[in-house]
Formats: sequence, structure tokens, C-alpha cells
Amino acid sequence: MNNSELDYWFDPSSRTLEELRILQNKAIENLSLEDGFGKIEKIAGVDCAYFDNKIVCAMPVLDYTSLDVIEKKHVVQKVPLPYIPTYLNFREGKAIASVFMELENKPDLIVFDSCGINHPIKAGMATYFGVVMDVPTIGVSKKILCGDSETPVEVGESQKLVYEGEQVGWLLKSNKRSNPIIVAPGHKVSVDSSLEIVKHCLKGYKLPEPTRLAHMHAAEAKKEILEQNDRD
DNA sequence: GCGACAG
DNA sequence: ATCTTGTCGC
Ligand SMILES: [Mg+2]
Repeated sequence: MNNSELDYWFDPSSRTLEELRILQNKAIENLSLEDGFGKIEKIAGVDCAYFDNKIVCAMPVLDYTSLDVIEKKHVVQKVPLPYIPTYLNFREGKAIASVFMELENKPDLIVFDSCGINHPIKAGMATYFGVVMDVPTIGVSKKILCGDSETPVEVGESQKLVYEGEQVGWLLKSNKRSNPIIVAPGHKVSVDSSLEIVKHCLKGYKLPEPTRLAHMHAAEAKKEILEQNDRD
């Protein structure tokens, strides 16, 4: 993946929403919902924080068995696009691809703080990234973008998330005091496996460790930058 | 036309 | 996502 390929798939500048939609459709042609991974040894999480029209993207890599952090990196870039529902992949994609390529430990799978195939045309951030970078991914979000579901009540309970007559993911009651989280395949992960893997990563918090830690790392990096700016 | 709408 | 302390409940 060189820079021109990176821009081709992730740079929204000088492109219309119509063109961006075409790119999403093009990428989705290669989507796979079959498990395309072997034994998972390393799993990464990714999340972004914002300030001054800048995006801070953090990606920790964890040991799948212990869930301990093996490595963590982050990048800071200019925000390339405002938030537009269903186009999040073009707002966070470039930054995420950048941190991903800086990792020394290549994860077997990545958990995103966003949608996967639970998107109007299955082009959620996790799915789009997975297909373009050819890596297994899962999307874990806090709110539904599309689809309907019953509400899981008991901790550990899950309910199918259905969109246009097809199951595109799950609602999972991950914590006693939290609203359910939404779990969906990104790429190269089946609907059932996405749920099993996310459950494995739960430690009593609302979010699975990969995403929970990524959120914290992004917030910490942002805070350090703002404090440094004050001293300058 | 109106309302919904990941982060 | 972001701006932010206290407060209610388990
Ligand atoms: Mg996020």
C-alpha cells in the first residue's frame, strides 16, 4: 500500500459525495463474511479523538490471550472531511491506515469503534478498511446507524440486528449499567465469530478492551498535545 | 417533504 | 466527536 493507493481509497478531497459513494461500492465488491483468519494471537483496537480540526488516531495491539498491550501508536493529522453519516470511512480512514502501517506488530484482526456491514450499503468504517487493506476487522459501535433489533437485557445476552431482512450484526448487553453495544462483522469475519471475539475481549466494561484502550490512548495523546501547546 | 443518522 | 461537576443509584 503506497501513498497514491492510500489517497485513492481514503482521500476525500476534491471528490464529491457521489464519487465517494462509488468508491464505497467498488470496495464492497471484495467483501467476505467468511472467517479469513487463523489462530488469533494479536488483536488491535482503533479509535479517534478530535481538536482544532485535527484528528488523533490511536491503535493499541493486544495479546489475544491475556489482553495485555503489546504496542501502541498514534498519529495526528488534519481532519479531511466533516462528519457526514455513512461517510465516516473518509473522515477517519486515512489516519487509521497511517497508524496501522506504523505498527511493528501486525495484528491478526482489528476492532473498530464504528460500523461494519451494519451500514446502508455495508460500507461501514470497519468493513471498508478491512477490504481495502485486506485485514480481518470487526465493528463495535455505541449507537445504531441502521437496522432493527430487540433489546438484550441480561449481561452477556445478545439479539440479532437485522437490516433489509438480513442479519448484519448483534446488540450485546456487555455490562450491567450500560446500554447494549452493537457488534458487526467488518471483513473476513463471520456474523457469529464477530460476537464470539468481542465477548472474549470483554473485561467488565461497556467496550471490549481493544476499543476501550484505543479510546483512552487517543484521549491521552490529545491531552498531552493540548498541554504542550499551552506551554509554547 | 420529513425525520433518522456510526463518530 | 466536543464542551464538563456534580450527583443519583447499585
Ligand atoms: Mg470513536
